[in-house]
Amino acid sequence: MARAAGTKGQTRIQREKTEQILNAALNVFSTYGFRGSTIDQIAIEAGLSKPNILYYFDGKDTIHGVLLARLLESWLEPLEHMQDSDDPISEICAYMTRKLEMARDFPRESRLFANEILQGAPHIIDDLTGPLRALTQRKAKLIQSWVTSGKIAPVDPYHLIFSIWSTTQHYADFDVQVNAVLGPQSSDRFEKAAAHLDHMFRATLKP
Amino acid sequence: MARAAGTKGQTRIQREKTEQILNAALNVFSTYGFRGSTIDQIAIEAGLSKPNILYYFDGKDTIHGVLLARLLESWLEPLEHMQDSDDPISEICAYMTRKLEMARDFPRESRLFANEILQGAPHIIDDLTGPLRALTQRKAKLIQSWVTSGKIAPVDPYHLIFSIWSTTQHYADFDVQVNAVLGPQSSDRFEKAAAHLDHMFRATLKP
DNA sequence: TCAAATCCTGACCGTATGGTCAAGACTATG
DNA sequence: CATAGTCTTGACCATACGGTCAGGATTTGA
Repeated sequence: MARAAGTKGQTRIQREKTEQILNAALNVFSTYGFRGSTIDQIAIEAGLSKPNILYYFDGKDTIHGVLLARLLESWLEPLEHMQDSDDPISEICAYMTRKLEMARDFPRESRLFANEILQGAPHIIDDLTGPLRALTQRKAKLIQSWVTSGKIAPVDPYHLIFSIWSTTQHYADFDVQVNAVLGPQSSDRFEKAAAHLDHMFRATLKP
Repeated sequence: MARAAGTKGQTRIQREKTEQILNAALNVFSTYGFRGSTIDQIAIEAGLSKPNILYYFDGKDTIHGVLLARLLESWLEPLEHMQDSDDPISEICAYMTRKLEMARDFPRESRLFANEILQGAPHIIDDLTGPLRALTQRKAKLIQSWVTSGKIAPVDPYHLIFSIWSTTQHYADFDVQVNAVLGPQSSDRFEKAAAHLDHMFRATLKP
């Protein structure tokens, strides 16, 4: 009977342990995907026993579900912040930069999402066809209005958004490949990526 | 004792069955990753019994290894074809187009690769730091020479290549998300993607 | 046609995995 | 410091998994 199933843990220990477990689970799930991860792995990573994990969460699915729910919240937020502006190019680049910062600061979350999508998004397909699709549609219309008014070059709004998602998340999801190609000592890769992507999207959008 | 461990199956049945198994394994591994996949799944997908699978391949690792080896070959090839030219922008865009076509025609291979990288590339890390890194370095120098001679805008060659990889593979790896956002009836998404990416990289590279 | 080579499978083995439970250990509070 | 409530775990269970093997079925080639 999981105590911490509710929205907020009550006791100090509950708050600490649930966070500890979720942190360990994020490490494991983001690396191996849902089916490739085991509760034992999470337990070892968290420094707790397996039954103790199951004392706080109903099961493997529940832990994964909580992580995905948290993720989706923070996932939509940056795009929601993109609004109408006199300088739409900077507005779009600011969104891109925000996404790149998230890839840098929350790579595990990005990989958790990537794993879920790769595996067919079985747990979040409704969020994709629902909220994500609706939000993307709204922002695509905003971008289209900038195109129509001649403020930016004529681009397909959806595929522009896809380009932003893919180029930024690449630095989290394909981190191993990026490091292998650049060499391990290139600690300035995010600065260089930011400069490159800023140039790229400004050139793409210049009317 | 796997009969088909050698480079070429001998008998007709060996050729047919190994191909059948590899095809089924590609479906499974590309969806669930190595650890999330089971031999039983592959057997069901191939319409064979589990012992029969293990008659042709030494084990789960071997099947996965063969698929990755095949993949890596075809993975490097397009980049190798990018050569010096009077019109480097078209040369780069041709490479990007080729990658996009591969995402369209071989999405399972792209997802197999993505899964492997996401999980830390345990089986192919040597190929990444070896052949892939060497090839990328060579092509980065080529791109740099185009920058130096003023034939293209000053871009970071490595991050340009990352942009090409990420934007094109996105349509295979994140296929579920793309479909969720665009709606299922958008069968022209690859044409629109090709047009968008062509515009984007030409604008990025214009001196 | 018929024997040798190849192919196939039911039954099985040891281990890993998700999950349970009763009983003991710890913690907060009167 | 007592005790009710909270927390923790060793032992256990059923199933799933990777892999083996003896022996039977099928194909091949002379």
